[in-house]
Amino acid sequence: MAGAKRYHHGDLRAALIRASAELIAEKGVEAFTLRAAAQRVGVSHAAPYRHFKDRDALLDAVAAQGFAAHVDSVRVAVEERDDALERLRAQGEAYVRFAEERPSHFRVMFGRTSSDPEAAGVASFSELLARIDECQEARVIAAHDRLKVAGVLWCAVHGLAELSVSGAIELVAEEGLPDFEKFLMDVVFRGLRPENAK
Amino acid sequence: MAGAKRYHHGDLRAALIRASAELIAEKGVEAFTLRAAAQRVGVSHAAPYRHFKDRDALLDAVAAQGFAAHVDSVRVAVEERDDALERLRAQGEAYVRFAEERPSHFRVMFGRTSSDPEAAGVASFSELLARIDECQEARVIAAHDRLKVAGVLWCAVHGLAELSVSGAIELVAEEGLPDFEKFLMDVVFRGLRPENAK
DNA sequence: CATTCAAAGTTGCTCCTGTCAACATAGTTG
DNA sequence: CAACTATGTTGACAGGAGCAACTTTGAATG
Repeated sequence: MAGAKRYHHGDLRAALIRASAELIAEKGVEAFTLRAAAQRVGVSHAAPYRHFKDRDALLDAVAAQGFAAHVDSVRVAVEERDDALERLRAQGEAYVRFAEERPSHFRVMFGRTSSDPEAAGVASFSELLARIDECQEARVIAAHDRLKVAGVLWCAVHGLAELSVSGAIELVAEEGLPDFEKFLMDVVFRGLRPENAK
Repeated sequence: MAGAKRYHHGDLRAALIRASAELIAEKGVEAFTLRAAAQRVGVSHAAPYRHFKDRDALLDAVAAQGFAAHVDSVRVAVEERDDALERLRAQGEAYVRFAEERPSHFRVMFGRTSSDPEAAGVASFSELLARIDECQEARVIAAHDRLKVAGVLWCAVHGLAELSVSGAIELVAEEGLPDFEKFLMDVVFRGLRPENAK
């Protein structure tokens, strides 16, 4: 098991990532500090350097772990559905839900330059492409370039997630986020329907 | 004039905001430091405290100034057009362009919890509502709740801006961002057209 | 099994930053 | 011109990143 305590110490690397994620979830990214993470795990302030080049590297790891969790939750949501369009919608909903439930984590994932957002985001992106292929085969989405279609959906969903995290969405979603989210999806899919293709 | 040097010193408050924005544009938000801003303006490290409660307050001011510039550029873009739909599109393009041209500034505006994104973003949002009203009057957008329509457009455009800033958009916009942006807008507007209204 | 090694931690700096308090200056006002 | 207040300056302190030297401890090797 990776989680079991080894030697004198534990599985520091994983423990630090978890502790950092907790700290960030509790008090926000700005409050996160290498020393606080170390203390929470019960090691000295310099211990993290044995596992991470610097503070930023730890944050990158937290982001990576976030992407993994993200992909997982998206995958689960999709597996519960059958209909191609439903699956695609479910994926979008899961994306937004993740951001809502763990805003700070979401920020770490997308809000920094240092990390390579691609390496991590790619998994979730190819998942999206798969959904789109399903929909195009089922003729519920017009035969546009799949990459572009993916981009449109990503923009819509990511924009919603981002605005939701920043609180700005409240200006718009008076009747609740789920309601607005449905409207957003409806509009986009309407714009992507074969019958409406230009 | 606000820019003129007063007394022994200058218009510190404004100078600090400008200097900070420059620093951020040059080296990123993480590199920004109160002391560096003070030094760039030529005052002592504690001088900023006469004008800002703390580091975060300065960043808030930078964000606010960003929102102002943002609204300006959007307004200019709109004034150059006549057609209602064109105006709305131009507004979206200006939004994205701002993010591309000043990514770090954009991050400061939307990437922090501390500030009140509403107070500042509201101006740009009401501008958006005005555009939508024009389009609905011209019957080029269906008669949905204007707030929701605004939300949809905001999500799409903001999502694009955000993904563009984080570099993730490159996965999608192989033929260039303008090309993709056009596609995105096309899809959304198609979904909002009266003829396609459900 | 004793010896050696290297990985993983610990302590103790140094430097940089944010922030505060005490002091200094210069326009302002009576 | 004297007292006042807004605006700056200096100096100090605390907290955090990062580095170096020292220490443990599980493993590997003979």
